[in-house]
Amino acid sequence: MVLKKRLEYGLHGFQVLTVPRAPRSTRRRGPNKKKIDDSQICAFELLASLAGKLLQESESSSASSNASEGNNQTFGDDVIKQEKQAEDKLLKEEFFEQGSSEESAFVSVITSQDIDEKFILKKFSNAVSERASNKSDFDDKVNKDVKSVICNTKPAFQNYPAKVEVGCPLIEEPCHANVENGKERQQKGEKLETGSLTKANTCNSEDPMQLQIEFPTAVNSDNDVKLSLLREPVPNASFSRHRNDIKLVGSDDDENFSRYNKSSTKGKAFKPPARIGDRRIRKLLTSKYWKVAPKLRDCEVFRSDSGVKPLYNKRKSCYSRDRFQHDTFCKRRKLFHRSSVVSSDGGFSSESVSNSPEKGKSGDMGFNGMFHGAAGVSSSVISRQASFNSKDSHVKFSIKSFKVPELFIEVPETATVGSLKRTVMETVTAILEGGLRVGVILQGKKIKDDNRTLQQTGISSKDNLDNLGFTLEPNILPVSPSICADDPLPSLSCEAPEQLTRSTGTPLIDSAISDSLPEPPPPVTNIGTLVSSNPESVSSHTDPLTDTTPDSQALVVVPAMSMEALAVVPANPKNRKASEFVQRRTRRPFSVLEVEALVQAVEELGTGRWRDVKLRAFENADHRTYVDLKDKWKTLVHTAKISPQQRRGEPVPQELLDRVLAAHAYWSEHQAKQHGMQQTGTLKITDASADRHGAEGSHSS
DNA sequence: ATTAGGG
DNA sequence: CCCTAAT
Repeated sequence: MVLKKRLEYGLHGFQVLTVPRAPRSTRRRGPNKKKIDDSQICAFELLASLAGKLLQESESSSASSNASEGNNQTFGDDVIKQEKQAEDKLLKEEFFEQGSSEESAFVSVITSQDIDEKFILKKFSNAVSERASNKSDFDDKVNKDVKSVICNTKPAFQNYPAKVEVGCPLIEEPCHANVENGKERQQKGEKLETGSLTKANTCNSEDPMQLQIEFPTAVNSDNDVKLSLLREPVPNASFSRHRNDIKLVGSDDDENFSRYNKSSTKGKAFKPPARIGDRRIRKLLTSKYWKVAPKLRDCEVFRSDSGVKPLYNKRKSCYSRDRFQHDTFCKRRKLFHRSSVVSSDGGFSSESVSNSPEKGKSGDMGFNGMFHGAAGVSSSVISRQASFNSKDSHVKFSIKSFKVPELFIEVPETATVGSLKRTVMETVTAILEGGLRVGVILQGKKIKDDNRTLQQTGISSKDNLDNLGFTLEPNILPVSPSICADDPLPSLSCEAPEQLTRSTGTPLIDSAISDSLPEPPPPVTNIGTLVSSNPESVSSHTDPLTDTTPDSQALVVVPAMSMEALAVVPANPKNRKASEFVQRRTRRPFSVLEVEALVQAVEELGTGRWRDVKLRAFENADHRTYVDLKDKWKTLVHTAKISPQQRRGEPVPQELLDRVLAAHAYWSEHQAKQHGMQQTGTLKITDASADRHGAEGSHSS
C-alpha cells in the first residue's frame, strides 16, 4: 500500500531523469588471478624467546647480585618514589611534546633493563604519511588517542606495587603474591571495583609475559581501556619477583566517528576533537592512582653468564608449555595463511588469546586449564562474570606472551655468547625505543579502526575470542612504501662483515633505528646488482638463530641510504603487498533498517547510481560506501532469489526482498531498454509484493 | 571519483 | 568485503 505507492511514484518520478547506461557486461574480464600472498609470518619465535630469556637472564643475574638488598623495603620505596617522579616528569614532557598533534599517540617505554639503567621514554607519532600511503587505512584519526605506558620493571625485591595505574583504580598486587593471594585480591577487587577493572594477576605460569585485559565492550564513552601486561614470575626463585606491567589507557573519545570523514556536504556531526589527548593527559598527570613499579638497578646486566643456568632451568620447566604455545602459533599461522592476511609488515606478533568467560574454568589463566594457576583463579572469574553481567559486558581475556617482531641479527662466529646476547638486547631495545604500536587482529584481520567499539568490531564477551590477536609493531616504518624489506637484506648481509668488524658489539641489524647506521655502507652502489644477481642472499644470510622466513619483512627499517640505493630496484609487488598490512574492513552487516533505506533508494534511483543512493540514504553512514551499497544490493538480489532456508545472517523481511526483486527487475528492464521505456505497466511491479515472480513480467509493455 | 563486475 | 578495470 504505502510501499506500493512509493514505488510507483519513484519509478515514475525518476524514469525521466534516469539516464540508464548500457550494460557493461562486455567488460567481463578473464580471471585475473591475484597473486597469492604467500608471505609468511615472520615473527621469530626463536629469537623472541631468546630475547625474553636474555631479559630474564639479565634479571636473574641482577637479582642475584642484588640479593642482599633484595628485600630492602625502604630502599625499594625510595626507588619507587624517585622513579615515579622521574617518570611523571618524562611523561609530562611527552604530553607536552605531543601537544597539538591530535593524531599522535605515544608509547612510553620505561625499562630498567636498559643497559645504562635509564628509562627509555619514547614518543612516537604515527607518521601521517605512512598512513596516507595505506589506502585502506581509513581510520587515520585514531589510536592517536591511545596512550600507552609501557613499564618494564626490574624487580629486585619483593614488595612493590606491581601495577602502573592510570586513571583508574587498580588492584595492586605485590609481585610476590602467589596465586592464592591473587585470587583473594581478585575477589576483593571484585567487590570493590565497579566498572572497568584491571587486575594484576600473579600466577606461576611460565609465561614470560602475560597480558590481562579487561575492558568494556563499549568504549565509546568515557571508558578507559586498561591493559596490563605483566611479566610473569618464572618458577625459578631468582625470577619470581619480577614482572612487567603495562598499563595502557586507551580512550576512544566519546564519539564514534566514522572511519573517514569525507569532506562532503553533509554536516560533519563528528569532528575529531581538536585535542584529544588533553583530557586524558590531565587525567594522567593528576592521577592519584599512578603507581609505578620501581625500576631497580641492574647490576651489570650482561656481566655474567650466571643467568644461563636458570634460563635453561626455566626452559625445561616450561617445555610443555612452550610446546603448547608453539602449537598454537602454528595453528595461528596456518589460519593466517589461509586468509592470506598476515604478512609481517611491521613486526608481527601474535599470541594466543583466551577468552575467560568463554572458557569459564580456565579463567584468567587461559586455555583449557593449561595452567595450574587456572584453577586457582577460576572462581574469581566466575564471580566476575556475575558481576559484570549486571553491568556492561566486559570482554576479558588474557594474552599470553607477545612475540617479538622479527629481528635480524648477525654476528661473527667468533663473537662471544655474551656479545650475542648484548646484540639481541640492543636490538630489542632499539625497537622499543622506536616505539611500539599495538595492533589488534580479529580473525586474521587487522582492526585499524580505533573508534569502533569492541562490540562493533566483533569483540564481545559473548564471542569467541580465540580469533583475537595482538601485534606489536615497531612504530617506525619505512618511509618509502615502495621499498620492501626484503631488498635491503642482501645489502646488509653483504655489508655485514665490514660492519661487524667496525663495531664489535654493534648488532648488524636493521632495527627500527635506522639512524643507528651512521655511515652509508660502502657497497651501497652494488646493492642493486646484488639484489638482482643474488636474491638468494636474502635467505642465505639469515641467521641460524632466527627462524626467519625469506619473506619476512618484520620491523626491518631500511637504512636511509640503502633505501635510496634500492629505490632504483623495482620493488617486488608481492613483497610490497606483504609489507602493506592492509586490513580488511571489519564486517558490518546491514541492518534491516539499512536494507530498507537501501531498497527504497534504489527503487527511486535505480541501480547504477550508487553515489546518489549513498547520498540519499546513507549520507550519514560514513562506513557505507557506494561500493558497499552496490555490493549489498547485489547480495540482496541474490538473497531474494534463493530460498529462505539458504539465507544467512539477519533475516531480511520478505517484503523487502520482494521489493528488491521488483526493483531489480524493473531497473534491469529499464537499463536494457535504454530510453525506450514507457513502462506504463510500472504499476505491475508492485504486484511483486504479492508474488515475487510477478516482478518478472512487471515491466512496461 | 564512480561504476560495474569478479573474487 | 576487496580489488580492478574502465570510465
